[in-house]
Amino acid sequence: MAESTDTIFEQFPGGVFPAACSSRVLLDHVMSKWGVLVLVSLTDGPQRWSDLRRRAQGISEKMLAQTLKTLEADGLVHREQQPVMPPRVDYSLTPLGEDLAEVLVPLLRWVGRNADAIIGPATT
Amino acid sequence: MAESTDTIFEQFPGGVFPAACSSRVLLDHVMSKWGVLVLVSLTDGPQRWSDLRRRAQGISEKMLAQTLKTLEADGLVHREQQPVMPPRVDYSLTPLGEDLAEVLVPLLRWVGRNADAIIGPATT
DNA sequence: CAGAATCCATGAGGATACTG
DNA sequence: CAGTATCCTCATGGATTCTG
Repeated sequence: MAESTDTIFEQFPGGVFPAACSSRVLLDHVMSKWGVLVLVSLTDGPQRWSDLRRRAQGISEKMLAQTLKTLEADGLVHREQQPVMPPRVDYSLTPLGEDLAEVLVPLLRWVGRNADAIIGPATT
Repeated sequence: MAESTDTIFEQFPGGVFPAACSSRVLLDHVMSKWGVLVLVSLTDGPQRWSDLRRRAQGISEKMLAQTLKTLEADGLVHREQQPVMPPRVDYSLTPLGEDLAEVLVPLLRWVGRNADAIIGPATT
């Protein structure tokens, strides 16, 4: 298993990404507290604003709006508004977003599998 | 490839992790700005404090200390101090940390591959 | 070298209220 | 329903100084 985990520095000889490069920016978007949850939530299929609020428990409207805008600007999330009253908007992963999800989900699974053992069943 | 990306909710029927559960806590540790960089940096082998500072460009001493402590408390990073003068301390991944790295590195690779196209070659 | 401790600024992020 | 706007708090995180 070593050949897939110890070669990442070949791509980034300058360190773990030079500071202030595009990788760092994208990393912050993708790895942000809410970005991860929104992206993974959307792997379940297109969802509406209120769905996402329910899925990503604890997210505020401000953060949801901000997160969705960032991910949309990055081309990871697609926003589809229907001009009806009351308004209806669906969010979904773009092909690029789905591609990202394929490497993101294994990480989330790992966290889910190990969280209780590492952190403890309840934070209290 | 669908069967591996659309079933994550089976494990977490309550949403994308209920708020304030152990998964959220661990997720924040692992996905934190500097946590990722330190963990991935250590996939390259054991490293000293000053190595890590150089690898994770832009990290402050405070953040490096804080990050390492969290990751060590989580059992992801091993700290080995040699009682010599001047002090020498080596950090490395624990088996658990290596396990995590195997799902983390593909994500980092993805970010490295797509960052320029998504964000733009220079943030300026 | 490998940190600990302190101070301080910024902005991430929450609560609330309002709108189309 | 799907947001926007505003205010405000507190924690992230940088800079600096000190120590074993």
